Amino acid sequence: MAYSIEELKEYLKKYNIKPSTIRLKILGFLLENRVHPTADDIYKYLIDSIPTLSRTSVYNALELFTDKGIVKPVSLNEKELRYDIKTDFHGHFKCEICGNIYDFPLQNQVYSEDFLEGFTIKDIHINYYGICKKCNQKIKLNKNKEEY
Amino acid sequence: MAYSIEELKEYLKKYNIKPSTIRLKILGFLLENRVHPTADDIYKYLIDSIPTLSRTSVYNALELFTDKGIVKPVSLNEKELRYDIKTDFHGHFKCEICGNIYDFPLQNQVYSEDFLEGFTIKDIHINYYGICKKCNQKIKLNKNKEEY
DNA sequence: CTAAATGCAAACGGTTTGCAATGCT
DNA sequence: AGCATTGCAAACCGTTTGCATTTAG
Repeated sequence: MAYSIEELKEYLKKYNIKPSTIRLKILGFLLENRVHPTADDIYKYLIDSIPTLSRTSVYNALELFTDKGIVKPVSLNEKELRYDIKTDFHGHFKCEICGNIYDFPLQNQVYSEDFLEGFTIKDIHINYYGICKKCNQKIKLNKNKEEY
Repeated sequence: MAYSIEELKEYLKKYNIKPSTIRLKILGFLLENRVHPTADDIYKYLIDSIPTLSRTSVYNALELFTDKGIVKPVSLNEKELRYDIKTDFHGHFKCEICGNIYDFPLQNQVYSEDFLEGFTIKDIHINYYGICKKCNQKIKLNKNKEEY
């Protein structure tokens, strides 16, 4: 869960990115907290440890990470983009109540290829929306309370 | 392909929406041109026939349509939202070259339900990104030209 | 006459840009 | 010194908001 500076440097090196304090901290945050943060989430998290940090630098780093393929922007019908560290093919579930975003596994299968014959598929985003397990349980509990 | 005013009025009525000139024209546009337009696309299309039209009214109508369930906003990693008239469950393919958005059929099957046990799924967005057939063919043609 | 619908202008908020300041080798 | 990185302030742009005006029943 916790990554050493050396590991983070090594990680960036693999993607041909020069390490800098900001980049290492953003990468560390992304790796250790798989929360699909917005640029602002990252900014707010880092501002304590880098008081001079600017939002621009966060955007710069995220753009670089995106270009180099470390990170993937996802838009979940919100106005802000979120950033997902690249891992296995997976889907996203966004809870409309708590706002949490859950990853869930996907077999590497496409829905129907027939129509897309001749198309080059470079990326697939599978986004589910609804109510997560936890929030469903809370709803159930409140209903029970009301009954007494 | 072409809808009469009466048909459009009937359509709105089903969704409990009072017909107004703007709403009827937007609905007509959405039904007759399945291009997943942005609010601005719609505004630009209508401004000729309604010179006093404001963007606000387009947003108002789209918000109403969304609330009533006529239309579904989709965000395809762009800054603007697009609006999709609700039809069968289908996926979207966005071409990175021409920018066109293609619908493609999906069997109504979910990837892996196991993880999402206890979750309430209200909506599923399947977005593919890449190069469409037409653009692929153009690329091929250009390559052939270069060879001579 | 009343309520709904429309439109204008300003505000909002996430992101981008231009450029100056700073840091690194 | 020279180049990359960072940071500030302003611009940008899609969208929202407040409110005044117009329209429709």
